[in-house]
Amino acid sequence: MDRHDEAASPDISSSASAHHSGTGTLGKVLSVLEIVVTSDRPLRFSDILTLSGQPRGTLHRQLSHLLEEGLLTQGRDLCYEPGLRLLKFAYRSWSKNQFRAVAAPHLRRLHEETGETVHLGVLRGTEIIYVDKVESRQTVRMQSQIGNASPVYCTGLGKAALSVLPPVRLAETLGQLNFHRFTANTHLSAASLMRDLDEARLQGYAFDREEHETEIRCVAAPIHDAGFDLVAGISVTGPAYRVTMEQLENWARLVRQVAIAISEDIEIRLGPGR
Amino acid sequence: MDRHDEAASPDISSSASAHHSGTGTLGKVLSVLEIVVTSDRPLRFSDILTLSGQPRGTLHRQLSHLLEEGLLTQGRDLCYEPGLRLLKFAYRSWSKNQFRAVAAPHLRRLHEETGETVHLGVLRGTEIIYVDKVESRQTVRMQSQIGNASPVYCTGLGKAALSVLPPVRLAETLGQLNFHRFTANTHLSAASLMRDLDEARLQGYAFDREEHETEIRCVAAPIHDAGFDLVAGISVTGPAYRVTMEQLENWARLVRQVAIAISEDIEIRLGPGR
DNA sequence: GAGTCAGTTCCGAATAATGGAACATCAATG
DNA sequence: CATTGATGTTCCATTATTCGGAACTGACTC
Repeated sequence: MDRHDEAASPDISSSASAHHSGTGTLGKVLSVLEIVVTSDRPLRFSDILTLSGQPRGTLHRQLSHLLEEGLLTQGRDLCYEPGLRLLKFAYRSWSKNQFRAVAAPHLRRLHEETGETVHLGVLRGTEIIYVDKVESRQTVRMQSQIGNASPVYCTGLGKAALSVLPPVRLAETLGQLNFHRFTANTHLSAASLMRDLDEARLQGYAFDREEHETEIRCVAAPIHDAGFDLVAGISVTGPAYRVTMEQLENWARLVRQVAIAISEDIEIRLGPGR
Repeated sequence: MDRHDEAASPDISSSASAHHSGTGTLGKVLSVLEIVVTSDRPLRFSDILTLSGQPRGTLHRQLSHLLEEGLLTQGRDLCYEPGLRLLKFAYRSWSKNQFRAVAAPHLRRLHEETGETVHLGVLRGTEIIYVDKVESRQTVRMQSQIGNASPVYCTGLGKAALSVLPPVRLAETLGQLNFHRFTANTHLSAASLMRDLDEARLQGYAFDREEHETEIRCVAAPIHDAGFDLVAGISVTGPAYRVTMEQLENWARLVRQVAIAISEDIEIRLGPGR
């Protein structure tokens, strides 16, 4: 249903070499894991070899360790695939996520008022990670895209989140962006993106005008805690044939209010400590 | 010291100290990660210190690395919580899981015939990990328990999976079990469990007679590939007031047939190679 | 102010990761 | 059927990382 993934080659290389410092061994192993997990097609040893740029011997050991730990599995014809332990980790992470729990009732309220799909997403680096969603007509397929990551620059959630970022962090983030065209409306430069962000900052909400998927629009509002450790957003999304831009404008204030309510709830419930 | 925490937690189990060899650094870091992720309540540094048995300095570095990599986050009052990167990994893993994709249409068929919730679960160590599910009336709460892990010894899926395991692996697995009472019917010894397994092996299906949750029953059948690299199962689950044991008996053959169909599909579609 | 507990930092010693090169396996090719 | 080439695996001396005890900080208690 969703075709959110980039086509072939655009940005794989960036994540591989980015981590060459800081976390030592762990970082290197994780970047290998990430290569396998984020790839579109199954990868064989040599694919990973070239993508990761590690020496043969090293890579081989890293992969064996990942296999042994259950983070990867080796399928038919020696292809490496993500392992089940990841799923287990993820379930626990999600179900114990405090932020999600606090926001959940607000999401439901927003869904009841609008009737359209509501998302909760958190900013992580240059991506928005979907943490929860409420939708009416649960399409039978894929239970949720929870955990899916979308680029900041072409989603309402992303733009909402960016719009409240302190200038330094915003600059950093913008600097790391790799623009890629998803639709005719996708922003392709920081400059063009900035215009939307300025608008969002003024109004308190942001739109996605079919910038990520054609025929899909949304309006989103930002959420953040006092220290900007948590920067997130909520959005109402709908198909273009049913949801006009005018309709979105009408929902905008509501979305913003709910976002503010969540922010307040966070500060109260998750302790003003710190 | 005191183990003031084990009281309330059902299935923390043994995995923490098990990995002390093989994967070197990675294994140790992962067991720390697992401690945090599988814990019921938020953990502070010293909690992890005692649970992991690592020296202070070491643990501190491991945690910093996990933080830096986004696998953990540090919430209010210095508590460690699972990080968002895990969710991202999980989404990719799940959506690209070949086995799940092949089985999906069969699950839907089974759901249409029975009208009750259908699960697909895979055996991993002493746990069953839920990989997919189809249910009619999406209860508003918790989108899915995909990725959730349940003990083998008290679920239909678990018993079905165990029943087809080659003797040596079965013995190994049974040896690692830590029995814990969930309901009045929960098996509490390998011996008592074995009786169910023998029955399941003969019939080709297994029951959960309210052994994990009261008022919840299910019937399950095993799936496995030729080399027993993949051992899994499907189940039909329902509330006791609506689903009698007699009803389950009637569904048993159907469940078994669908499981066999999936097994065949696996061998065909995922290559007899290897 | 003494005492305890939680978290952080330091540094020599121990250990695990590194990566080049040799080995193995299997197809396709001459 | 031997040759080539591409792929996956193993080995081992070197090197960089991790280890872990101990010492430091700071906060809170009695």
